[in-house]
Amino acid sequence: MARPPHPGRRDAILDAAHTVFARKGYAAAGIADLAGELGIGHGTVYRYFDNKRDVAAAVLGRALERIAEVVRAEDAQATDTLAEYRAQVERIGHRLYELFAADRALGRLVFFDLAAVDDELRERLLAAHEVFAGYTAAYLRNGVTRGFLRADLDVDTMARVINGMIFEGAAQVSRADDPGPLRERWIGAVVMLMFEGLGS
Amino acid sequence: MARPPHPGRRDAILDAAHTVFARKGYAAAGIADLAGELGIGHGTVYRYFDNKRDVAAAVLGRALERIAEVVRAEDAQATDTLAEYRAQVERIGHRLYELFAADRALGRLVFFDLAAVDDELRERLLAAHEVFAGYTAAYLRNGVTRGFLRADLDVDTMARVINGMIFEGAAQVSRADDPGPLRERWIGAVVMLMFEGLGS
Amino acid sequence: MARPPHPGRRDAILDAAHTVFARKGYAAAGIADLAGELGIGHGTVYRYFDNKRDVAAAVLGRALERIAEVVRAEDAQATDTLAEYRAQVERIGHRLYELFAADRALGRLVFFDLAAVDDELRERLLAAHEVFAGYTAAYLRNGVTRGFLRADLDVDTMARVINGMIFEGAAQVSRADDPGPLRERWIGAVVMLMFEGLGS
Amino acid sequence: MARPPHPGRRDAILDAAHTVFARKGYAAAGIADLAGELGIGHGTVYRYFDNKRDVAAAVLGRALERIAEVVRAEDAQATDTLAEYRAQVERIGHRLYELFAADRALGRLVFFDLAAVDDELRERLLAAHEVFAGYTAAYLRNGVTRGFLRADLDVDTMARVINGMIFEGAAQVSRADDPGPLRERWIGAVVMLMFEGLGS
DNA sequence: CATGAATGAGTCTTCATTCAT
DNA sequence: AATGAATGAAGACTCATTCAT
Repeated sequence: MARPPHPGRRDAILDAAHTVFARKGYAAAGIADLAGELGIGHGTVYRYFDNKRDVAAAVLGRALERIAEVVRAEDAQATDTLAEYRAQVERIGHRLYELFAADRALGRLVFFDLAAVDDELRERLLAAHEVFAGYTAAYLRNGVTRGFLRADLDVDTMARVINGMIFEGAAQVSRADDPGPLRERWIGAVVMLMFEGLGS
Repeated sequence: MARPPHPGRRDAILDAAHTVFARKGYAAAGIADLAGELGIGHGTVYRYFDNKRDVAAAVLGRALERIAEVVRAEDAQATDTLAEYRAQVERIGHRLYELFAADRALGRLVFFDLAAVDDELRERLLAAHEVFAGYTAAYLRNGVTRGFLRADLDVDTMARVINGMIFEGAAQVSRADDPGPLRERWIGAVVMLMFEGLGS
Repeated sequence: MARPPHPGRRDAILDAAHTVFARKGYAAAGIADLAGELGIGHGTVYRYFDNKRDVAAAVLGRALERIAEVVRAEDAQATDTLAEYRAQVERIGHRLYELFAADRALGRLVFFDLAAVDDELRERLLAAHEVFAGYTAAYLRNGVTRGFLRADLDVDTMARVINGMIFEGAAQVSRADDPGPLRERWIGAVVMLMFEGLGS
Repeated sequence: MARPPHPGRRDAILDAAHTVFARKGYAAAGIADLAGELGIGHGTVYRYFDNKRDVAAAVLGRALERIAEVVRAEDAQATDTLAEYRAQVERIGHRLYELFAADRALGRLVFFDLAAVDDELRERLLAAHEVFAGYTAAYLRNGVTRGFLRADLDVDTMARVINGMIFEGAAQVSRADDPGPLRERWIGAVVMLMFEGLGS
């Protein structure tokens, strides 16, 4: 493990890696590509990271943290009614939309590239899924406790199902040519399914 | 007369690749691993495929076709009532469960490994997502036409949202230590969300 | 060494090799290319030849024999005067011209490709050069003996020098787009140099 | 600051390739042989050349340049008499002798190995032949203009015929066990043919 | 600290050759 | 005798990593 002698350099490398891994894919991207993106010598990367996989791990960590921030921005305990929960879901949806629309590389990394790097990174990604499922479950459990969600919910499973919808939306946003129109349509569909139902 | 091309040899290689790619990941798996798995010379692989990527492409094609078979097994036009549609969703869910529970490698390939091989393979995977979304949309459109689904559905978006739930379930099944318990819980949650709603 | 079970098959393979080696070069041409040219299985080649190099050796042998035939067509002892020798040189020149103009592959094989196959083939080619030098030397020696060539000729060296001119001409013919015009110009130049001199 | 690119390293590789290609032949020589000859890692070769063929192309370029230097050392316009031209031919002959006698590999590369590498390399070699023919033609044309060579010379054809003699001599020198005796015999024969004639 | 020249392990891929049919 | 499926030795080439400067 290297110390970061040049302040900000480590983050700059991660920024470059974020971009380059998303552009070429992890396997096809070389350390020289990262360094070239920054105009630094490729040996320098090894002063901040042990190896290429270590760079990918840090990129993944940062990416997941940015997603986690969105999820943590709301308080699961703070809702008393279905309407409040619905508003909360909409807010989270909009923030995720902003995140993935503003950084198109993010989705490609999280949904495609980094899971294939190696077993351990895939496990980390899956562990994050579990964490996110835990957050969603907390909302559901709160709703059940407060009585505005049905008592017979399989909270853990439903949390994963709901997250599946949400991340599918994020993936769509990530690869859409123009993600603008997706903003309302995607959130609208999720909210309709969760709070209104499909039936006529 | 020379020996005929070994019948089924191509499929055997694809079977081995399916297993090995899922076990080690595409990048870490070598052609020699595939051949070793079968006890054949690795040059033999090149009699059936142009190169390693070509093997992966064929593995993906087969995997997607197996999923597509499940989706095609039902007829979107065949439902007149919400109850019938619900039953259909349950049947599809069960078949997908069987598929992914019986072949644990399938999910890993489709959800993790093969999308990272190549831009073109990723596009193929995404195109398949579109096809599957088209199927789901057909069910929804039928429901709207027959009047048992609400008229203001954004059919295309909702189809993708629903598929997101379903494939998230498949991914769960693929990596669960014991997928058995997931069978009813996952399908139950999806069906509850689609047909009953979360609210109390 | 294989027996030739199918009459003419061995020669057909050599014809194909002659063409294909000249077209693609020895290294780039595969046994499968030879067989493909003939529409036979490539394993069949091995019933007539031990290996690829053996095919090249036979191709070279045939090529050299065809050149030797031209050289042997004249009798070194048959000339009594400088004019007769000059006529002989012209006849040989025309026959070589016919040979290399009619078979464009011949020159490429003999002057470019086959010498690079391996040491032994190169030695064989050089040995043939020696044989051809021996023929030319015989003419010269005859001329010296009969008194119509200068007595102080270094017969062996001059024979090689003369052959150098002649084979350079053959090489030109082999690669000219239209060898027609070369016929008289090349032979004319050789004959002028040998029998008339450059000086004014 | 990192180590500078090893000065002369590129040339050292070309020297090694010159030797090794001439010793084993281009096809049989591996990049590892070149590197081994120098005691460097074989990856290093690829820092200076794109691929094996590229090395051969550079070896050929250097070889042809060394021959061209000899040819360019004389000035075609500088001769006024047949005797001066004869002296010039003798000087060029001696310099070529020195070149090919001092570097036995040169002839093998230029006359045997490198022409078989590739169509493009063969073309380059032939183009060099044309250039050399152009030089010789310039001498001849000068002689015709000045009146000491016969006016009816087919200058271009004669240039190629003469070069054929000269390069045949160089080839002899390259492969002679002891090239020493060839020095005077070869040049003597060429000069006798060009300036004295065969006739008695 | 930064650099990039050097390294060589690791892999894909080719294709001459074998041999069961 | 003919075939072409199978084989695996061989080698070109890449690129993550090291380390002298």
